[in-house]
Amino acid sequence: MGERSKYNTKQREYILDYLESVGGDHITAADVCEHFRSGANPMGQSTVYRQLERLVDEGVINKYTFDAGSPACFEYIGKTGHVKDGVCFHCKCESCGTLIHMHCDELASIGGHLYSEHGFSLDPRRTVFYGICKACSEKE
Amino acid sequence: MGERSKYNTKQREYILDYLESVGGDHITAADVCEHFRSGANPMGQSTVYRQLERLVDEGVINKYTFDAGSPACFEYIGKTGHVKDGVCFHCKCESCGTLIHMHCDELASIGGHLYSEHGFSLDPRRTVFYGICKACSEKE
DNA sequence: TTGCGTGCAAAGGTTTTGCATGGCA
DNA sequence: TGCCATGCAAAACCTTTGCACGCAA
Repeated sequence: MGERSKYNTKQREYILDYLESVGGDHITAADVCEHFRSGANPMGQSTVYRQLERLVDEGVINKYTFDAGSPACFEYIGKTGHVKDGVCFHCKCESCGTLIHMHCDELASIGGHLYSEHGFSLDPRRTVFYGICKACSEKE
Repeated sequence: MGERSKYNTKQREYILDYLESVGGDHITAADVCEHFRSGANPMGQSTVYRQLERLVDEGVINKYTFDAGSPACFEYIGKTGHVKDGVCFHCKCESCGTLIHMHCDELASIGGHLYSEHGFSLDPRRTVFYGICKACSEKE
């Protein structure tokens, strides 16, 4: 699940603490920068991007990419890489922009299907389903 | 499936012709710009972006977004919005970057599941499955 | 001491926008 | 003629990179 960081810097600890504190919420690199901008521990944006990239490699956080031009989202998993409720899928509403977390065995099974039938190893952490959410469907 | 274009300009026709000529291949906005750069019908890049956006709204072409920073891909569907072999899914290999077209009933069924069980209307034209393709799996 | 991490600034690439001009209906 | 589309340039946006300095081990 990627390389280990060799050094353990203050900045790395601060970012980890922040990610852990927001729990399962999705935050952007800009959110992290903003959080540390006026605090006691200011941090360069290069450091934020580089640490986030590293944490993704280590499997500590997930990264989700949506429309080009909109910032990537990061989500804390935990140092063990263990996700309690099994694989988590994400649905993004094209109308209101809401990101829905979904724990569903049937969805999880398509990973197996893709692999056995098409030889494709699905990465649920990167895959996002686009569509229209329930609330927006009922609105129109 | 979105608004109709009010005017029918030469540029619009040129872009449509080009999209149709490359068929199901995926091309970027930059590809379109490049194709018309040194030809007899030069075209501003704003026009390319604006027409592509409009054609997506009209349902004439599909747009796929991958990692932020990498360009979006466009794919011709046809003026009727009809796709011969049913819904087409896309898998993108995170290792080699290959984009795989996939026509699969089982995948199509997850759309129904998402709707009936989760109230989510999947948009297969925007959804991309990320993972590792067969060739790359066997390589390692 | 070694060399990785940080920070600043600048560049990179894609996409959007302001505004005057041109062209379709 | 009226209004939309075009084109150029510049901006906006997120992200990456070069380089010197600082800090962890």
